[in-house]
Amino acid sequence: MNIRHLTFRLLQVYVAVVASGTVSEAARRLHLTQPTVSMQLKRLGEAVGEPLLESRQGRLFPTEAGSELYRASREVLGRFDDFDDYLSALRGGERGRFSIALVNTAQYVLPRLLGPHSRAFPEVEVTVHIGNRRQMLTRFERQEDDLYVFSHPPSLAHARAGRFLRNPLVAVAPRGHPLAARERIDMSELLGERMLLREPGSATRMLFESWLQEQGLTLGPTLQMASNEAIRVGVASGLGLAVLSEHVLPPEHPDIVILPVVGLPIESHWQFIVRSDRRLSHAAHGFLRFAAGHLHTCVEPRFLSNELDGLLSKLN
Amino acid sequence: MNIRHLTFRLLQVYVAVVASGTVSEAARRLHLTQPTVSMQLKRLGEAVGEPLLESRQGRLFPTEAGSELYRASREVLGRFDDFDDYLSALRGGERGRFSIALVNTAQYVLPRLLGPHSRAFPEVEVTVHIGNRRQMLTRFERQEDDLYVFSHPPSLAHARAGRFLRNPLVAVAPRGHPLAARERIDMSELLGERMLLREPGSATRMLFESWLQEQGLTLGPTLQMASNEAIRVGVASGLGLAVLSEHVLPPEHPDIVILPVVGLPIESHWQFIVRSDRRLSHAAHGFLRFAAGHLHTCVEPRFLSNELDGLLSKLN
DNA sequence: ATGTTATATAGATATTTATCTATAGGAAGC
DNA sequence: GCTTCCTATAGATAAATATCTATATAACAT
Repeated sequence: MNIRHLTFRLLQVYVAVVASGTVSEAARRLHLTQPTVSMQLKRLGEAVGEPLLESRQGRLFPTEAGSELYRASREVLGRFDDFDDYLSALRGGERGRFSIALVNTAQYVLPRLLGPHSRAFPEVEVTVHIGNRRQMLTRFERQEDDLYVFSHPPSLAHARAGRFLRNPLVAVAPRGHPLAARERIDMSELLGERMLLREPGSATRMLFESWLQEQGLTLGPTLQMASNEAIRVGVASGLGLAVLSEHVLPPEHPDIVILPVVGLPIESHWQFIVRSDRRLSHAAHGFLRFAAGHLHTCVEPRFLSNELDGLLSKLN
Repeated sequence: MNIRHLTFRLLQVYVAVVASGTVSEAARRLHLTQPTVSMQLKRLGEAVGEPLLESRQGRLFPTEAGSELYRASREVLGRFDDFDDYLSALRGGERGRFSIALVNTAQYVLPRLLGPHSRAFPEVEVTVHIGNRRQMLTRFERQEDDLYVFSHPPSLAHARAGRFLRNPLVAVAPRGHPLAARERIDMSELLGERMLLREPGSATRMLFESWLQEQGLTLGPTLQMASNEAIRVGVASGLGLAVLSEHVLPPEHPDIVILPVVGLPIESHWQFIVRSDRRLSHAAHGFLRFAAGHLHTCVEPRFLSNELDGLLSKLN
């Protein structure tokens, strides 16, 4: 059998003929003329190299080889129907996979979106990468992920961004700290205290430092810890003060207080970033749609800042 | 996805590309040029309506949709490989079906061939029809079977024939019959006896009657029985005499003797008949080959008369 | 026998396909 | 930055395919 000239169309026609038992009827069903179907059958028979049909009592019946071809054709066409279904699911964002890269701090919030999404779309596989801003920038350069979450986007030359959440940075001190009782504090008053800082490359540190620079201030003694958690616990235990994303604090934080420093909180927004030079996977697109629609049910209203519809409209 | 323009060839090319990871390498393997393969990929991608491959680290990797297409393609191509195997088996006569029509008398012998054949080719389904000559002629006219066994072929206009077995007709009497002791009997001496005859339409009867006519003889009293078995038992019980195929007698037949009538046995030969205006099924062809090769191990040498090679050569 | 219906063949044509060579564009390696 | 290997595009062409209309042939039913 010569498979080279075998077309799916040919199999469709053949199946129609076997199913209807006559060439003419099959032609009607396929919206073709009878000679067309006859020709196709002839070609198919030649490709197979074996008679496929024989007429008895005015109907066409498949020969031995013809029956097997019919079976094979049905299976094969069915397989491609399945493939078609698979494609629709992919396109609808109901299945597939995407990967998302988060700066550390965002990991306190993103699960609130990812959880409901994966419950709604259990067939979608999500890979989450977490690291500090610098590491995420590298991933972005290398185009390693479908989605990125930054508070300050990288150069937007190859990217589109959409804000979705406020990310205020606040100054924190241990409960009972002398400044904790004050109603209004000037940042300069904190500079004598030891400050706990994230590592260079962290977005939180970058934001804090550029804010300090704007204010013309310089830090006193510091201690560097490459983890928000470590810093939070450090502050609680009196190791020093810190400027942290408010999201890092648990809902109840009896051992930590937010200091009413003038000029704080430093306002920033997390945003979803997608590369504009890379086709966004259907699954990632589906997640963005999901986020746009469900964000308000997943996060506290005071952090809400949903500009994802704008991003989505740019993606279509 | 548009299945209309999907070719098996296209899938083969696609599979080669995914398997080798580069277009150029696939082109080499397929003995095509690289642009050809690129074009095919492009067409395939358009038919599917979704990007199929993406290049990372200098190799091409299938996308989500591409992976599924790869799976589907492998399955589908595999299914048609199986179909190909099926075809070879059909063509080799190793599987399939055929039907064979036998005149009554041949049923004593044909199982000796059909048994070993079906042991050698268990996947071949055989249908056997048995009846008298007239009934078999009707089946022949209607082209109802692949093979026919006659002693005298019908008009050979639409048929090819090949002898394979002697079928001598002998006169039989019950042991102890007055003529049973004689060394030489003239047929005319039997005419007073009651003769047991098969029904009109039987080949045995036809042969016997035309032989009688040649000899210018006319039968005396007769009794008609539409079965060789009934006649054999009738003769054994003294109901009369008969002229029967020697094959009808069991190897040991203590209650029946063959009379040495001058001019007997009437020599005839069974032959396989195939219609020349109808394609012989591979399975039937395979059976004829089997018969040609194994006949000598299946029947007693004295009956052997194998001219099937001549028939086979005419069929190729 | 004689219409009727189904199938096959012939002739025609626009479209598509397979395939090449030549060349341009890109990415990876040194 | 240059070279090399890979891929994509363009241009060209012979072949094949899909499809039609018109007609011949075969099979069936009355």
